[in-house]
Parts: sequence; C-alpha cells; structure tokens
Amino acid sequence: MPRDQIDEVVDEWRAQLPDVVSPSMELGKRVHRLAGRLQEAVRNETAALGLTPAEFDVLSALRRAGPPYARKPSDLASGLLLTSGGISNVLRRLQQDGLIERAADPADARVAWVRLSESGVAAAEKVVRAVTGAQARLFAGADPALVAQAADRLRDVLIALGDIAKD
Amino acid sequence: MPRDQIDEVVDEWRAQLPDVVSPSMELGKRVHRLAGRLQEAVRNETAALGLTPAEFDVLSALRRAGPPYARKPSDLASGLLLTSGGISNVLRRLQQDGLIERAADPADARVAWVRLSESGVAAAEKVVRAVTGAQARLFAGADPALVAQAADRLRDVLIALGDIAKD
DNA sequence: CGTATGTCAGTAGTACTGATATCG
DNA sequence: CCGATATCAGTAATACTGACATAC
Repeated sequence: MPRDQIDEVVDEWRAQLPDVVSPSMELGKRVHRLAGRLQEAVRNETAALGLTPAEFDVLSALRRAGPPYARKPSDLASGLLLTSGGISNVLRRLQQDGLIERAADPADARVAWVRLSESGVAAAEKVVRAVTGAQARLFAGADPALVAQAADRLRDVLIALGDIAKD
Repeated sequence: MPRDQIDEVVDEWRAQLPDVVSPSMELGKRVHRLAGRLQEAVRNETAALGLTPAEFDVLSALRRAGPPYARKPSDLASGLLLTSGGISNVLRRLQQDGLIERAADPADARVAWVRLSESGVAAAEKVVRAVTGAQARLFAGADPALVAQAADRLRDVLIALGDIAKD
C-alpha cells in the first residue's frame, strides 16, 4: 500500500497527541493539500492573463450563467462564500478593467445587476479554458476513474454538510 | 441519487461550454468548496485564540515534530507550500509573541533552527485541539465511513500527483 | 565561485468589520 | 421600523518577488 505525505503527518500526530487523530483530520489535511496544489495552478494561469483568482471566480460564475451573463452581487457572494464587502472589492476592479457592466433592476432598486461586457465574455472563456486545462494537466498522471471516484466521495461528504442542490 | 451544489455548477458548464467539463473539474470544484468550509472553521478557532491560520500551521508543524519541537525554516516552508520569504513573515510574528525561539546550528551556520518556547508548546496544543474539534463538528453529520472513504480516494489522487511518503 | 539558507523591503491581492445609504 | 442590498473606508493577514548577507 503506497502512502502519501499526509500519512506521515498523521503518524506524527498519532505518536504525539493520539486523541486528535481521526478520519476528519485526515480528510481535512488532504483537502487542504490538494486545494493548495490547485490554487497554485489557478494563480499561474490567471496571472498570465492579467487576472487574479478572485476575478476568475466572478468571471466564471457570470459566464456559466449563460446569456445575458448577469447575476446579482449577493448571489455571487453566496456562491463564492464571500461577504458583501468582499465581493464589492472584486467587482470594482472588474469594472475598472471594463470586463463587467452594471444595470439597475427595474423591480427592485436595491439590486445592481452585474453583467459581463463583450470583452468580459471573451476574457471569461479564455481564462476558464486556461484554468481547466491546467487542472487537467495537474491530474493527467491519475487514472480518470480514480479522479471520478474521489469526486463522488466528496459529493457524499458535501451533501452530509448540507451542500444540497436546490432542484 | 441526491445531488450537491457542484452538480448544479457542472450542469451549467455542460450547457454553456461542454468541452470544459471533466472529472478533473468536478474534483477541483469539490476540493475548493470543501477547503473553503474547512478554512472558515480554522479561522474561527484560531482567531478566538489570538492566532492566524498561518501561525496555526507553523505551531502545528513544530508540535508534531515532538521534543524538542524544532524544525528548520526551509523544511517548514516546503511542508506548508510556502516560499522562504513567506515563512519568514510568519516566524517573525511568532517570535514577537514569544511562542518560538531561535537557535544556531552548530554544524551549519546558515541554518536558524526554530523551536517552540514553553508557552509555544501550550499554545500549539490548545489551538490544535480547538481546530481538530471544530473540524470534527463540521463533519459530525457525515457517516465516519464515508469520511474515511473520501480521505482514502484523495490519497490515491495525491499519490498520482507525486505526493509520496519518503519512507 | 556557485549554491543554499534565511531575512527584509516592497508590493499586490484577499477578505474581513463596521458605517452608511437605500429600498421593500 | 425592520431586514435586505450594496458600497465604501479602514484594517489585517497572505504571500509573492527581488535584493541582500552569509555560509557551505
């Protein structure tokens, strides 16, 4: 049975403070490690296109909404696990770069719809393809069936945490 | 078959840009989501103890090394996926707080060993128990067998990425 | 001399809290 | 008036790059 570096870390804890060792800890550490590797790939690709990871997340969410590529700031915030203040920062930068536009909601004047500009749509597709390509290369050495199994087991866990589809 | 929120996101991409959909993307998004939930728990616990997440990572690495709770900055950096400059920042703050001390290496004067102080050992154990407890509560609603299976499948993936134990 | 280790200054991106304004 | 929406100012932590000093 091959072992990974997290196995070594868990062994150290078992020797030092055995009561903190649990499946939760093991899963947490592997998720953290893998997230770090993925984030590194995202940062490389976005930086090469003059964007930040947070801008990528927003462009991505708008592009996959489909035409007219618009969402409300509050929906973007909840989807990206950000506060309203946090999302405002990112939107300001994207507007300065001309990648998004804003439009008032005729029915609710509190809402400031965010919409991809023409260049925003192009930038979104470019960065999404770059990032998904980089992730695919990262996982290129792994059997696709293993990757799919890992994704399926994480779905089980997310559902147990209440991350349920609204359908 | 219950579905999670990532299933919804993947469906949107399948409708918009089908060629970017893959098992890699699904795994990447679930890892990212779960990492966000875990990070939130870590931030809450560390902040309550007057520490930052990065400080927690370093205290943790030193405590699980066992007596005398010492490591080299370069080893800490590689273990936490940080640059040498990044680790220096965190170490400076920990030293100001009196949680770590520094000691010269008799054999190699370039190395500045980092060691937990007495209060550092106590702080490390306190924060490690707080964080692992919070993670355990986060996963409390999930069947431990499911959590263990998810951790095992992520091990497979990490090994395929070259994250192998040195033993 | 070239490589490795570590620190430091500077910079940029992240993301919070709290205050404020507006609207339903 | 209360709750929701969004922006903004201020703040703090994150973490990089490049320059530098030192030592192997």
